[in-house]
Amino acid sequence: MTSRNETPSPAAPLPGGGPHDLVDALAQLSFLVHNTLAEISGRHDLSIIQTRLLGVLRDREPTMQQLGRLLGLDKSSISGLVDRAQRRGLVVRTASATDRRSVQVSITDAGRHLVEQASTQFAEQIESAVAPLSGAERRLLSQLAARIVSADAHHRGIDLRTTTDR
Amino acid sequence: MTSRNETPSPAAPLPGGGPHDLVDALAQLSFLVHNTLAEISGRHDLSIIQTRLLGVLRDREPTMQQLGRLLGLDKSSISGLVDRAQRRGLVVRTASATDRRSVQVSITDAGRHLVEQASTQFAEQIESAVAPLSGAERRLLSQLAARIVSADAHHRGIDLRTTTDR
DNA sequence: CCAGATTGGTACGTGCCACGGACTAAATTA
DNA sequence: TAATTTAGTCCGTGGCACGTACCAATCTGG
Repeated sequence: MTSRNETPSPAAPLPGGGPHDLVDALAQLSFLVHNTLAEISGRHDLSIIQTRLLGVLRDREPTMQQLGRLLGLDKSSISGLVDRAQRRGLVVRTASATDRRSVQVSITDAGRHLVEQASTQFAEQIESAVAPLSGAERRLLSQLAARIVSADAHHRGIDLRTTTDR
Repeated sequence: MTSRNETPSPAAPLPGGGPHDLVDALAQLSFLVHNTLAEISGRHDLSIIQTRLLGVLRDREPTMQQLGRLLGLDKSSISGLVDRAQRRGLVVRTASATDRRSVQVSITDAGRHLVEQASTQFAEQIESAVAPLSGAERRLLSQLAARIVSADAHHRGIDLRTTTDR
């Protein structure tokens, strides 16, 4: 299925050695992680978005709309995404019991198997990429990353509530 | 130009609170950075790959083939990519002086202007995302990220030389 | 020097992904 | 009950990525 992206070079967005070291390093690290995910997904003939779809469905049975919010996609994009996954037997659509307009999307055993393999391999690969760091450094990195992510989520939450009515 | 991706939720690939904290945190951080780049690119009607293309061309005038290596894409993908950028006046193709088969791709003033704006905004946004960390923590993070990236690059280099003949 | 291989690019067809708009059906509300 | 809102699909458009086929230029070995 046109697996794409194998090992793109980082292609430094900002070669300047100035105070942008951090931005550069984060950009490149982010590419590394992203490419790893793409590569692992490709091994299983999945795109990143398909992998994310299955990942989301591991512990949820959302409607199309909820799926759209979870993945940050338009509902019309979700339709096709689920179509393709369903065609491959990775997910199924079930009619909602409460709302006859709605559809509940759930993962099949095949899909679960796939995503479990993929996420295991992903974890392995990231862990090996991170192996050059000491245990203490890894813990530190984990913490720093988590703080950035959670601060960002906070921000967005506040922004959404104050700038829009949803 | 169908700007896509605005604020996808992270959609944690591995919700398990076990020893995968690091993998999770890195995955989410990577999504954050990636989405930031997508958002900034979208503001200028660029895709991530277009932005990377322009970024690469800021200090290079590669042939199509070199471009392919730099971006990790097939030459046939580069053709279309450069086509679209050229159509918008962001890059130009020039015949190579030395090899009449080759084409040299270079950025135009318009393209340079665009990518400079985008990369400035990207840096600003990343810096603001990272603001909750102290100066020392930011330096540390930068170092850790850089080490991972460079170790990975090393690996790839060695692997390529030992597993394939190029 | 020239025939055959190699290299650099393009063109075309396929498929995924993403969007917006138009549409249907069901649910909610007024 | 009529009007509106909500859930999902379908269609058209366009970017992105691939593989294949192809052409032109270059390089190689006789």
